[in-house]
Amino acid sequence: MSGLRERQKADRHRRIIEAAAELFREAGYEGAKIEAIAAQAEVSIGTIYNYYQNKGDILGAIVSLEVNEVLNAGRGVVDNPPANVGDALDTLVGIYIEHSLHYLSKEMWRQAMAISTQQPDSPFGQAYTALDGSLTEQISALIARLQALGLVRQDVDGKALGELIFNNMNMMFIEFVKRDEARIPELRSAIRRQNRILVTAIVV
Amino acid sequence: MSGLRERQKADRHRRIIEAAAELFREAGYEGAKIEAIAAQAEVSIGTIYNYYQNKGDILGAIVSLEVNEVLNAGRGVVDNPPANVGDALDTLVGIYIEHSLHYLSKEMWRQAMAISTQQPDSPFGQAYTALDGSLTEQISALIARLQALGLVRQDVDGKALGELIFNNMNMMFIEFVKRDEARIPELRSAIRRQNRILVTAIVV
DNA sequence: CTCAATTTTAGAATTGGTTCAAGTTTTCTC
DNA sequence: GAGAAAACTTGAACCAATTCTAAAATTGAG
Repeated sequence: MSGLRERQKADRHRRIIEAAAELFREAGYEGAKIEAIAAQAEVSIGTIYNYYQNKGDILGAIVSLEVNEVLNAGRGVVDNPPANVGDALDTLVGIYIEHSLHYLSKEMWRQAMAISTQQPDSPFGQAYTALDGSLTEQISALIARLQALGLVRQDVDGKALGELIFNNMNMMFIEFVKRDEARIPELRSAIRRQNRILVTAIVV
Repeated sequence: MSGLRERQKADRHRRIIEAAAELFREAGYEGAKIEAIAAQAEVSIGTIYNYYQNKGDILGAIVSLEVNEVLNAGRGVVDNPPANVGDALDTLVGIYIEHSLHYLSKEMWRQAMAISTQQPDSPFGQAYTALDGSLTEQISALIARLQALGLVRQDVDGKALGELIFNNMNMMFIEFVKRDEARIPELRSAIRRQNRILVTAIVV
């Protein structure tokens, strides 16, 4: 089943994503006109809408790639966490945050977040919510791992704690991308300060 | 300085907000055409753009009214909190959540949140961030009050704790408005469960 | 009352995302 | 390898927000 059509389709997908990623970064999300993306990808406007429901979904595809990389990177920390609860959390949070601005600009994040709340039932909206869920689960998995290692009390509600940590971090990240002048080190130390309260509550 | 002109201006503001609020609720944000809002408010399209920079700012003005009401309602709890830390938090959270859907539909919230992240520097974007800040401060004020009453440990970092609680609640609220079928009781109990972890960490 | 400044108005023009009817290309069948 | 069906591509047309323009209305000062 890998006829010409399949190959061309995959190739067009790739070209559209690459063109969009480049233009989004250069001109910003709004500045990157569909017409320009189509021209750069060497397809017609109609083809773009054949592949993606709307402009937001193109950005969504790019964001998904990015977040999946972050999830992969996080796996390393969960498998082999620092032997200190605070450091373990900080390391995982650090990976999420540092990675996140590697391919996506703050402006792209703002748009992506906005679209995911605006159209929660669109393909991207659902994918974004699922990605948030995966990140939350990964944090919960870290908690579980730390419990298994005897570093966190057994009676801690891991699921609720994972949600709490993710929700707080995510909200901080949202505020962070809203302010262009905000810097990563300050973001991380603010989150560390907030998590400290939790850490004291859960260490054995 | 309260000439006829001033009064008429205030009146047009009010008519625009009322018309928009009604149409947003009836037809949804996108469904409410500027033309229709103008007609219902008995002003011209140009006048609307003279009063508000764009459609989002109209929604922003409505949201601001709403959140300020919520802040007022919250003041009562801060001044006179239940004598149990968990209940105190739950009561305040409850007021925020229950009030929030009084005038604004979930769809209006989604749009408002999206716009505030999309355009953080617009008048509404800044106002929204400021409102979030006020809510956070109010939660911190409650913590301080509980400390003063001897219900919360003195060495607790009230500011960080307030942020943590607000960020988590806000994120939960965002997810809540993203799903039309989500219900308030479940939202509140999920937040209660998350806050329980914090409560155990901070009660004397 | 009159005039100048300000505001409102209607509507035309612009803009950019999205849709759609018509035309092409690829695949399948014999 | 010819013809038909299916899938895909195309770009012109559509729609609603926003901007712009020139005329009309309103107000406050003198």
